[in-house]
Amino acid sequence: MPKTRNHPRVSLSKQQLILRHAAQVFCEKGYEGASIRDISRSSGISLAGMYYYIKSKQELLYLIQLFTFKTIVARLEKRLKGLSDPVEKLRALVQNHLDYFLRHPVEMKVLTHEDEALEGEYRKEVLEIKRRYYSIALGIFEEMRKSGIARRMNSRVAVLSLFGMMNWIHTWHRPETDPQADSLAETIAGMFLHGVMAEGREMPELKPARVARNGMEVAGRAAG
Amino acid sequence: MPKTRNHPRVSLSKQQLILRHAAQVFCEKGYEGASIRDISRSSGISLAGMYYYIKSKQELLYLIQLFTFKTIVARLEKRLKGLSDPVEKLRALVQNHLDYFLRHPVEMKVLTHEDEALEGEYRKEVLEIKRRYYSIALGIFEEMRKSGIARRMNSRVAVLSLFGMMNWIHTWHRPETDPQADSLAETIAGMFLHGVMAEGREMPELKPARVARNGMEVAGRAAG
DNA sequence: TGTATTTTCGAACGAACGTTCGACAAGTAA
DNA sequence: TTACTTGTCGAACGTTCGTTCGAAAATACA
Repeated sequence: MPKTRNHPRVSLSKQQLILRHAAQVFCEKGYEGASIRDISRSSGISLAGMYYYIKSKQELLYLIQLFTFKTIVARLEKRLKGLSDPVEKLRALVQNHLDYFLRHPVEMKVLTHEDEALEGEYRKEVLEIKRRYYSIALGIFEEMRKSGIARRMNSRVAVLSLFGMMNWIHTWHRPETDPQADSLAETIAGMFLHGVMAEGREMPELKPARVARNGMEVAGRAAG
Repeated sequence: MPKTRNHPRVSLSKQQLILRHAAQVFCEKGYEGASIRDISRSSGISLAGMYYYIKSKQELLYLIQLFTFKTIVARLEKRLKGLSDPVEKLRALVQNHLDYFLRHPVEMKVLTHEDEALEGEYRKEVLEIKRRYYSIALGIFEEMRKSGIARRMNSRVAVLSLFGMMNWIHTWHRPETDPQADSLAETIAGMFLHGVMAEGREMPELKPARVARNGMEVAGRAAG
């Protein structure tokens, strides 16, 4: 005898609901500044009830960071599959990062801002994915170096500066007035590519086959 | 009857000593994660004794951030006085920022990482200096735009990306293996300048008059 | 010397913290 | 019905938090 819809709209598991609210609260007050009581109040689940779905406060942060990182890396690897030109790969990385960044600003801030809050095994696991992500970027840059597109410079500094440009965005970006992901990705990828380009070299524009997908803002005009 | 040296080495005020230890503890555990007891233990002053020198935990953070910001802005303004070329000004800004950054990594991490921890009047005052700092950088970039050195692009995004590159350093820089301030400043200033440079334009090298002060690392070699 | 001022701190305050426990309601299967 | 599982939560545990208070100790000045 199935009752007709006892639960109005519980399409996603309660744990995911908790994770969403936890990310919001961590984003606003920081991991240490946030209390389980805050998250309990925000998600509408009693304080004790929280512990039916999560093991500890640390695990909350861990799950948020793990899921966010895994998603962004998985999407990147998918995007990179079809590409061979390192410049296109780098553009894809920036586009992917900023696209996710601006679509999930809360989770991304928790990921970048609370990267020292985890301890022990939790920390190690997240660090492992982070390293994988970094080494993908470093690999792309090394390709650019080998093919002579990028000039000779400290690859580590170059790549981490790129991450700096991207991850710093959460400190200043206002969605109402600042450029959106596509435009932002082009500006930053453009800055980086021109920035590391070997002297006397022309930066190749986007391949004709893919040229349709971007537009607006930011002059590409070749000043004379 | 002066006792011969009752205090072995107390050349700096106790409040400054507290501030130094506070910065260290805030750096390691974050503002919310750090307790006054931690700072008390670290500085060797009793818990209650702390409150003879400081009004509250918030004031501790405020004084650290205020002093750090004021120092870095004051030094920058001094450096900029003798310069007129915007490219040189920008190099000076990066050099100044990274020089202070790597000489005072603890304070700079507290400055950049705990920028949302302050509240009320404290927050407003620090924000004001931060805005002044940003507007100096933006002004320099606008000069570069007007003189045709930088290409047409979103100035805000460009300048904040530069700050991103610089402020992100605290998340990855290891003094033992990574480049020091001078070299790092050149790499990053170079990346930024090439990154925003108008197409078809040669980036001017450092003026001959000032050329002696920098060296090593990073190819300036004008390929061609 | 004695008196006033500055500096130090043990002890405690109330509040908030992360986490646990046991009770209890609701749903399922016999 | 009974027995068992799943979900929920009020109440409390012990600990730590920022801050205060009053009394000592140290110093300075007469």
